Amino acid sequence: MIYNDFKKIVNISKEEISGQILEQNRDSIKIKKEKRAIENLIRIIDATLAICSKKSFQAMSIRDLSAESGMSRGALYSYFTSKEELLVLIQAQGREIANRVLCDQIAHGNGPAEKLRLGIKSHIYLSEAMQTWFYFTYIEARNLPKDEQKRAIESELQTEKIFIDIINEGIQEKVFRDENVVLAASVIKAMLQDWYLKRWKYQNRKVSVDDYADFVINVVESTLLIK
Amino acid sequence: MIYNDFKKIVNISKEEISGQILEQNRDSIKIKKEKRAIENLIRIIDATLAICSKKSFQAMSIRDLSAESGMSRGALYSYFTSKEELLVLIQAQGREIANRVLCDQIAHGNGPAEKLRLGIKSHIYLSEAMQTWFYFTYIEARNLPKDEQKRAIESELQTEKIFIDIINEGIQEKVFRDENVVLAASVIKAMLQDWYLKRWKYQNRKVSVDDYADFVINVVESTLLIK
DNA sequence: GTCTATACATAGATAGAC
DNA sequence: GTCTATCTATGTATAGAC
Repeated sequence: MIYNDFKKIVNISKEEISGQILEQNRDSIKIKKEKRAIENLIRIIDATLAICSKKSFQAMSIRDLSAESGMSRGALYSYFTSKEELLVLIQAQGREIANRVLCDQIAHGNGPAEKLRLGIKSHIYLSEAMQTWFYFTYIEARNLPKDEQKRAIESELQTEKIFIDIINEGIQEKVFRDENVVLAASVIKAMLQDWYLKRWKYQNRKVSVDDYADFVINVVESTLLIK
Repeated sequence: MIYNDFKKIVNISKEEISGQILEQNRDSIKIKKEKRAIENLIRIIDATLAICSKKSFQAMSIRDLSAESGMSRGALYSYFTSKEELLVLIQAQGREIANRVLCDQIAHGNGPAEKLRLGIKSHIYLSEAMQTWFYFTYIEARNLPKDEQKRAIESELQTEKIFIDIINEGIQEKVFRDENVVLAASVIKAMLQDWYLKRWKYQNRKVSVDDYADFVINVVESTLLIK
């Protein structure tokens, strides 16, 4: 698997996202023409993510968003009923696409050792292709309303569950050491998240996606793999 | 080293903090009587950290802070000249104490292998004893003014440098494998941060400080240590 | 030193013209 | 569908009494 191939998959999926958003929010989105609606949703989301890579969602005003997206404040409110709804909408959709792509990728793996490598690599590739999205989802999760916060946590735990299952499989097949599975999955997740949370650091140091992924795989295999 | 001993060290330092804040902000803090000033600074900081464990600093209004601290809005402005200054003040002081305690602890270690274990354990203990502080410093760093943001990044890199130096020492003494040192330090930092960023998770799962620290040490030693 | 009252700015959201 | 103009709420910060 090469990063560029991966990027294409994500871009295709990215086009679907706005379609899904539209479907799932037919009640609050007032625009009738589908094509126009999707185009503008993409503009709005891109603008939001661009602004929020520099300041927080709270700090972004609707006026900011209007300037960045090139749409008027009035027009924006045809696509969501409140600023909070915009936050929820972006987050929910981001989680969905991420989860889908990740599951698809891992299904290709043969045996726990390969699945584990594939899971790590896919996640890092995915968060690279969707960096602003991942960063936004992580950092703004706490500003969600309570019920959506719950969904965000479930999603986080579900991703972790993918790794828990792979590791358990490996232990049963005697290819992995019998370590604390839950903690192992947790620290894997921590290392995966660092890639998109500390982008500035890795970029400055010219660490490539593959450098990082290979290193994480090395750490995880040193801990788990029976030689 | 036991966690409870560690907590005492931190608590002592915590008393110093407000004294330092007072000294370093003599121009903007209008209260003359030292004792009163320190007492109220502690009230203000505690209230801020308590509120900001639930919502963002931006989302916290001065009215919120007034209610939580039991001081009037007018009185609060005798301790800082703007809300942003309060943010800077808390962050700067948090960084300083954390850095000092960590350096003190590591100095006690003999040889790179022990230093590495000590560094990991101290950091996790420290972030446990000062959890709200660490969380706040991490999550609100992006809302700092540009120049303070730079200081926060420097501080982050300095902590990492501690681990880089230890690992380099270990490689030279042939007790550690010759891995990519910078990446090794980065993922160690990532695992350390997870402890205070995902507190809810570890608490729910009843993972203790020592469980976590021991596991991280296990992962790191599996990767680095030559048997 | 601390309070109450208030000025002033900015933000979210909507109404109605085009 | 999109724009401009505007209403209203909320928030920061200060002035002046106690």
